[in-house]
Amino acid sequence: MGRSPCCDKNGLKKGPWTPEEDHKLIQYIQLHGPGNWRTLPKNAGLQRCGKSCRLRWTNYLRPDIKRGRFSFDEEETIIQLHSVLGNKWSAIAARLPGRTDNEIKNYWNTHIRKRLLRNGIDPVTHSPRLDLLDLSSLLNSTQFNLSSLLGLQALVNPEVFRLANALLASHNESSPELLLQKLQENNQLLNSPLQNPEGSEMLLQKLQQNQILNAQLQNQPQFFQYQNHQIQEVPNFTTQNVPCSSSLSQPMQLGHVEEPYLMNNGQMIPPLNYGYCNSDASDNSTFQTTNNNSSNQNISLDSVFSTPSTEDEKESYCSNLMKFEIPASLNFDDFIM
DNA sequence: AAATGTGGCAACCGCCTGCTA
DNA sequence: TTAGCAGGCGGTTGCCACATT
Repeated sequence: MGRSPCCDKNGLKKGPWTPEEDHKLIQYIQLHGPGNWRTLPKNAGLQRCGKSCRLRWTNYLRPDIKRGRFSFDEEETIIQLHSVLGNKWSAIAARLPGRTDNEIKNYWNTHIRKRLLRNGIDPVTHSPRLDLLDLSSLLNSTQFNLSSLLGLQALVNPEVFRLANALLASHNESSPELLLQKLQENNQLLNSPLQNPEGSEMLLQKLQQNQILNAQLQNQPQFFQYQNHQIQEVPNFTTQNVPCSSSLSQPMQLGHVEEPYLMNNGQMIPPLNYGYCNSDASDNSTFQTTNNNSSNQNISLDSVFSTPSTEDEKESYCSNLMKFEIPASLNFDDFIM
């Protein structure tokens, strides 16, 4: 059936709301309460569509709306919830008191999304994307070294780091073309929508192929080279031991899969697509490192990089969310020149 | 100082869902 | 069962302020 317009649009005003209109709407809702949006504009003396009134009220005029910058905690919550819920902005907003879906959506698109991309994270799947780091140019370069990777982004996702490492190994040894092809397949897989036209069986098959590829990558000897320094063999990075405050751990998620909420001390915890840590200010700039002997070692970023400004702190926030493990055998002194 | 580019955000559009008669 | 409707949602647009050239 055809859907009739919510109201007669002839003669109705569009565009930004004036203070007078806001006043009329607020007064009417204070008297009669929200609802009946179709009849509300007429009763309130507004030349507006009912939808427009509802949107104005829910997104801007509602008294319980929180204004101003998003806090670190809010930002972290949004990222975590988005990894589980996807673009369900209303569902995300329901877990952030005082924030509207529209506000969260805008904030995601203008701030968080870009930040994730800069960190080599696909903002749709929350999975690492090597192509975001322009690895083809790295592969084509005869002298790929860690500095170029660090130059792109000092704080990259662990899976990106690991895959880049494996790529280097393969580049030194045999067939980079094959690996590049596999990585492209990997990225296609990561980008494929939930309703994959190839069907779930094909999707599963691709996932298995991908797991095999990852296993092959992890079994290869791993080398890093930094400028003219000695090549160091380093253990494989893993994602299994990333969580900080939660006992929850999962391997990397491939593609977008609906996951149930997990509860931890009454707190909802999303699946971990990459390493999440609590936004505890006390460990804001701390890398957690692990070698194969499971001896953990914390390295303060303050001792590695320059003291962050306020804006830098903000910028590094997502990096903190993507806290990852660095093998203890990696010598950070080599990185500071 | 003017022109142009860019980012942020409020608002709109069209589709979907659930309720009701 | 179905048509009509209200409300909700996500994607997109367009305006405005600020930055850059």
